[in-house]
Order: sequence, then structure tokens, then C-alpha cells
Amino acid sequence: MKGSLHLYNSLTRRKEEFKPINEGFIGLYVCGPTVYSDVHLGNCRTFMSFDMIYRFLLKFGYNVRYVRNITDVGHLLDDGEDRISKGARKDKLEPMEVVQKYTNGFHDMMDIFNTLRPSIEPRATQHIIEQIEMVQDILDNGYAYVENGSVYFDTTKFAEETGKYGKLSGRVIEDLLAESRDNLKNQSEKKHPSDFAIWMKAAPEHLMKWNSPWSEGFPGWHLECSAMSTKYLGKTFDIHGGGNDLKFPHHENEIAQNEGACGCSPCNYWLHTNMLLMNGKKMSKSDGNTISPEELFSGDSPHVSKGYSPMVIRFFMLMAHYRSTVDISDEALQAAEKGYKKLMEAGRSLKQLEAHSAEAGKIDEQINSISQSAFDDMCDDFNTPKALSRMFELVNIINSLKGGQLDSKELSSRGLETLKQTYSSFIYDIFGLKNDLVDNDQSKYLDGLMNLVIDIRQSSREKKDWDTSDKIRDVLKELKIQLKDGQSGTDWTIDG
RNA sequence: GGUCGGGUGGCCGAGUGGCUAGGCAGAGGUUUGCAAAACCUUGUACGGCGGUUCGAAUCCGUUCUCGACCUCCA
Repeated sequence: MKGSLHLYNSLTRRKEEFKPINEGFIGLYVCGPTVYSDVHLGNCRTFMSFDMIYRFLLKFGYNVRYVRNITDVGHLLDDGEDRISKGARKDKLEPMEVVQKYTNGFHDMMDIFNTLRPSIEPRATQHIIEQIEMVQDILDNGYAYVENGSVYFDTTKFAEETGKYGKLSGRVIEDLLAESRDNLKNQSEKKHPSDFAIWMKAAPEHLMKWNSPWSEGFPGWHLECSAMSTKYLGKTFDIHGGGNDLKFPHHENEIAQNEGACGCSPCNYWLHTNMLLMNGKKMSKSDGNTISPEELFSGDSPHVSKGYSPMVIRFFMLMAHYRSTVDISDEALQAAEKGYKKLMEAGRSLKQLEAHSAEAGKIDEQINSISQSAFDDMCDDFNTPKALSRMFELVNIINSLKGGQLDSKELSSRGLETLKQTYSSFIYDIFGLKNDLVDNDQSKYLDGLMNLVIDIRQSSREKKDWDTSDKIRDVLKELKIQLKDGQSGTDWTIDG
């Protein structure tokens, strides 16, 4: 399939045609999690969005280097303490134990949500040398100053000389001056409130610190992404992504650092995913407006009436555009669950379909047109809700062929092949969905058993022994297995 | 207060000048031994008020309202 890819660039605030720096290759950097506690659902949404984007870029034919970092140092809390250090003290663990524990948890959750692993997953603490070098470059270029062992980025000077500070987030430096809080740590050391630390001198009790030309300390939070993206993708690469809430100050400062260090902008396209809401508000741990992935799976939360499978959640998120907020609610999840099942059932039915015609008929045309449309939708800034709606058009065709409402003579074997390919390409490869209700190791036993049961029930029905056949149906129903009698025999589905 | 983004039928959610997605729920029908599933039909939707236009949910103005960021956040 052919098309040109357009994506919404947060920097220019409009859709632009995507042109890679090197034909056929894409450098993609996404800001990963800070591993100081269990992943929360909001993070999952962001990484599922970028997973979908990564998958589509691959499908489009690009060779993608997908870099997603792990932040394991340098993230300050309000009181100035490192998040990892704080976690270490709390759990009586080595900082690196904290990091490992939550990194493992993060990876497990990403697997559960069926996301592809990034090509490189660099950690901040493994790139202290690169970060120190970048601080030095920024100092050498005159965009930073040393104060009492810490190094601060000089935003005023950078803004005056380049005019590039605040461009991404639409901020003006004078406004920042007026609005900044004055209770930040080390505020007095800064020349300007909007200046930010690129190297911090560590307090004696600080657990994670390294030697540097300026002090024994640790790198500023924003610096790691600048240093690691440069290292693995080059000074200027194609796409940088992250959650909307990272736009300011994180991404804004990243741009400043890269510009300050090498005089070039870090990337050509900025992609930002929108927030996951609950009850109309951003999901966040601090105010209790949150539900963990585990709670959502088990249903053990006042926010949901039952549990939802990981794939239902993934499907639910794909139903909204990545740049829109998603408000999670029990009602919406229930609707998503039904839609998801319908989609998966059609996938199973599709396997059994047969085409008899050698010549392309009307249905062939429809399939070709829907396939192309779905591809075009994805090319238009990854419009998953629209592309998904095309999939439901395919579902309708599949079910109609199966049910006999559509004449399979109108479909050539080649058309059927296209249908199967399109379906699997979008549902499994691009959207990253899988049938988590039946696709597991036990499914072959279950299939065999069910075939037997269905066979026995069919015999009863032929003898008009409704008592037996209805009993089989009712008992299975209690076991959450639903039988579906169709024209071409009986099917079944797990009704979780 | 500053910056940015929303408000679409009962719910979720695309669309962004005329062709009026899709899912869920509801109604009627076909099918079925009965159901379920599937299929078919069915929706006076675009926050309010003005304006531009032959024509606006879509553009402009204004107003109300919700949210995000401005402090760590995906």
C-alpha cells in the first residue's frame, strides 16, 4: 500500500508531511518512565500509543531505531530529594535495587499490554560521562554558569541570542519570571527563576552521586534525554515523543540543551500524546484519582464493576486518537469490551471462510477500498479510531459472508486473501491486539473438547431432544462459554 | 493570571464548508425448535449568541463551560 505519512508536529502546531533525514530510516526517541514506583495506567497509555506509532512506521516500511530511556536518577522532588533515593530509603534498598525492581515491573506490564520492545533502552546512570561532556559543551558555548558546584542553564542568555526558548510550549521568558515560584531549592543560586540545573552538587547524605569537574553530584533531569538521544540517534534525529505533560519544562529544556551544546535542534518532529483521565480529571497518584493496571484487570477497585483484560484496555485506548484525552469509565470499558470481542470473533470466523470465485467480484472491490482507506487513516497522523471503524466494516463483510447474507461468489480467492491480510495486518501487527480470551497454550485442548460437546449437542438437536441440547447450552453458559448456532454450524466463544 | 487544547445524538468517539465514521446501548424486523449470535432497518447530534456563505458541526467574532501545563509527572 502506498501513501504519504503526515503527522502533527507539536513544535509547529500543524500536520506536516513526514520526511525522514535518511531515506528509509527513522530515529525515534520516546521519554520513558522514572522507575521509582509501579507503572501507572497513564504511562501505559503513552507507551501503547508510541507502540502503535512504532508498529505503523515499521509497517510503512521504515527501518526504525526506537530509543526509549529509563530514568533512574536526577528526578527531583519538591523537597530536592532524588526520587530513586527516596524510594531506596523507604524500602531499605540500594538505589539500584529500586531501579531494577520497578524496571522489571515496567517491562512485565509492557509485555502484558503486548508492546514491542524498543531497539535501545538506555539508562541515565549508564550515561553519566556523556552527560558531563554535554554540560561541558554547554558551558564552553556560554549557555551555562557554575554556582557553588552546580551548573545552571542560562535561559535568559539562550533566549536572547537564539530566540528559541519557549517555542515548543508557547512560553515567554518574562512570564516565567513573573510566575515562577520562589520556594524552589537553590533558587538563590540561579540568575533567573527559569534557569535550570544541568548538574547538581549533591548534599553529603545523597545516595547517588558522581565525580565531575564541578562537584560530586548528579546530572539534571532534562539532561539525560539530550545526551542519550544524541548518542544513539545523532545530534538531530527524526521524531521525539513523550507525554503532553513533559512539554514544559522537560522537552523545552531538552531543546535548549541540545541547541546550547551543538547549535542544532534535537529533532524535526515532536509528537505528544494526551493524558488519560478518570472522572474528567488527569489520572494521578498524588490526588488518589487513579486505578492501577492490576486493579483494572481484576476489577478490584471502586471505579469499575468488573475486571477488564489487557487487550480490552488496549482496544479501548485505540478507540481514541493519541492526541485526545481519554476518559476512562466503567461504561466506556464495557462498550469497548463488546466491540473488542466482536472484532476477535470475526478474526476467528475469517479463518474458516472460503472463496469460490476465480474472478474478482463486488466484495473484492469493497475490501480493496476499505484496506486502502484504513491505511490512509493511519497515514493521517495515526488515526486509529478511524482505521478501527474500517475494521468494523470488514467485520460486517466477514459476518455477512459467514451468515450467507453476502454471496461468496462475489468474492475471489485473491480477495479473501487480501481480507485476511488486511485484517491481520491492522489488528495484530499495527494495533498490537491479540485474542487474549482463547489464544493460549490450553486452547487446543479446549477446541477439541468443545468440538466434541458441540457434536453431541448437534445429535440431540437432530433427535429434537431439546432437553439435552438446552442443558448443554445452559451449563456452558454458566461456565461463561457461549454457543452460537449459525448457518454453517455451531460456534462458541468465551464470554468473560 | 499566562500558554495550550476541548465541548458532537442515551454513552464512548472520529470528522472539520455540501457526499452527513465506527463501537456500545435502545426500537422494529429476518433467521432460530426456543434463545443467543449474526444480518437488515431505525437516530430532528454537533455548548449559547451573532456573523461570513447559495450552504457551517466544520470559517470568523463573542460568550459560557471543562481540562492540561506553568512544581515532579506519561
